[in-house]
Amino acid sequence: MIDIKLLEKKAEGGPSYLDEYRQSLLNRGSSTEILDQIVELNKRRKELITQAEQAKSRQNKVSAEIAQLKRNQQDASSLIAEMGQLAAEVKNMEASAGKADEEVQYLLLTIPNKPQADVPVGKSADDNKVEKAVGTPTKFGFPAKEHGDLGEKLGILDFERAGKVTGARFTFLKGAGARLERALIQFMMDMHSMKHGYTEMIPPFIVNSTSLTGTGNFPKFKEDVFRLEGFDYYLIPTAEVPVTNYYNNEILNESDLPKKFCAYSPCFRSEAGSHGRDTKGLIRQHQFNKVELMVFTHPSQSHELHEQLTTHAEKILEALELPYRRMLLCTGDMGFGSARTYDLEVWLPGQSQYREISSCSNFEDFQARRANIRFRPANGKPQFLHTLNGSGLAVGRTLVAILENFQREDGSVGIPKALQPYMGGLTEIRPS
RNA sequence: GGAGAGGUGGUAGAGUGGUUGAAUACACCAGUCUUGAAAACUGGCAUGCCUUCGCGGGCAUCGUGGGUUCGAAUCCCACCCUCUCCGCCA
Repeated sequence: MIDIKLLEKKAEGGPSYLDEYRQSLLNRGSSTEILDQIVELNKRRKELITQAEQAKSRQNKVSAEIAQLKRNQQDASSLIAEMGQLAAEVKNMEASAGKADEEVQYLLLTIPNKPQADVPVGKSADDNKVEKAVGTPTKFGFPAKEHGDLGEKLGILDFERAGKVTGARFTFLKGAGARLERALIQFMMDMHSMKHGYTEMIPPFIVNSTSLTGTGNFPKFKEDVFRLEGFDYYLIPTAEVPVTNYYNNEILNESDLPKKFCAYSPCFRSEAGSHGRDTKGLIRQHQFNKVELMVFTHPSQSHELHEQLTTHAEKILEALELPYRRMLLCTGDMGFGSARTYDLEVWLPGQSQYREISSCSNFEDFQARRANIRFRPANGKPQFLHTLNGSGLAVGRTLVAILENFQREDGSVGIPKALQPYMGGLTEIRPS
């Protein structure tokens, strides 16, 4: 959520915030009418509030007089009669002021964050900027297979039966496949908690709608999450939701910042609107495991810590010897709440392309304002902190990357050295 | 699921219809004292919104949402959460 007060500030010299924000909406490829709508509605909201408050002020004043009269055992019946009328009026005025307030609030919740100034302007993923590439794309002297084929032949992935048991976009991991997934989770959590200074967390996998509004998933992207019938409960699309809301409505001590968490959770996504995309294999499932990095930071440190967090995710890829590149997303490809996002893309020889395996974003105060998470500066009013998060990494896609990058001509798959201790010393997966 | 207790400021904890935004303590900040610190003493110390160039003024907030009343932290209703006992359960 953006600060509505900034929209009203007059420009001094440079472009006003309103103009800047209008431009940033255009850069994202969204329409800007909503801004004028908000400004207009807000004007009305203020008028109504002023009106209602004046009436209430009078009401309070007279009530005090009545109290005084009663204390002196004098007659107050005429004042009380008058107030009966005013009370009804106040109720109406409050109702319309409240409604206007809700309208403004709702509109504010539906507009995206403003990208940082140096984020490249662009329309689609094609306009993202390659920041760096690490490792060289794996090449084989034989035709590379896709992970789905490899996994089924090895007997470690079973899409077929998952379709029977649940439906499309689900999988059974089996034998060494299940073990590999488990090893990856353990490996990632260990690295982040022991080497990178994050406190580990296993959050609730179900959250309420307030939490989803706090992170920015609601109200705009309701259709992307699974709802539990009969409850205001939702399966989390990412651990970002419960972990960000861990501190909602709280004021943290400035000296306690930054707070760094790494969280394991399964993630559930309805994938509404992606019918026909990545229908084969593990790339786009309704359920997948992820280790998430999450930082609550002082605004002055958020940029630096965002770089650092991204590096922490990269360390996992490097330890697993997986070739990847870091992309700075352009305005048109960024997520709704983000001010700056790096995607890490891992090389998949089976598909001969890089695929997203991590997304690291700086939300600045966008989520903090929605979720009301503040810190108290040494000598001052509480202010919104900044939130950062990134995948460290998407576990399912990491498994994909290992299968494809460590495959051999005979269909067996090697295990990266760093992971072997987590696999009980297993060095390769062969058909069982 | 049944019975009971409770949710008040950063924390603990008073307050059962009328100057209660809320006693008190702790924490925190500033000052005095001190070589410095501690202690002691003095003062300050909620958040959001509306209004004002500013000083300031106003409104709201005692789990959430409704209701009663001229007036609600206080009374009524619903919901949420926490705790205790019983039942059930990994």
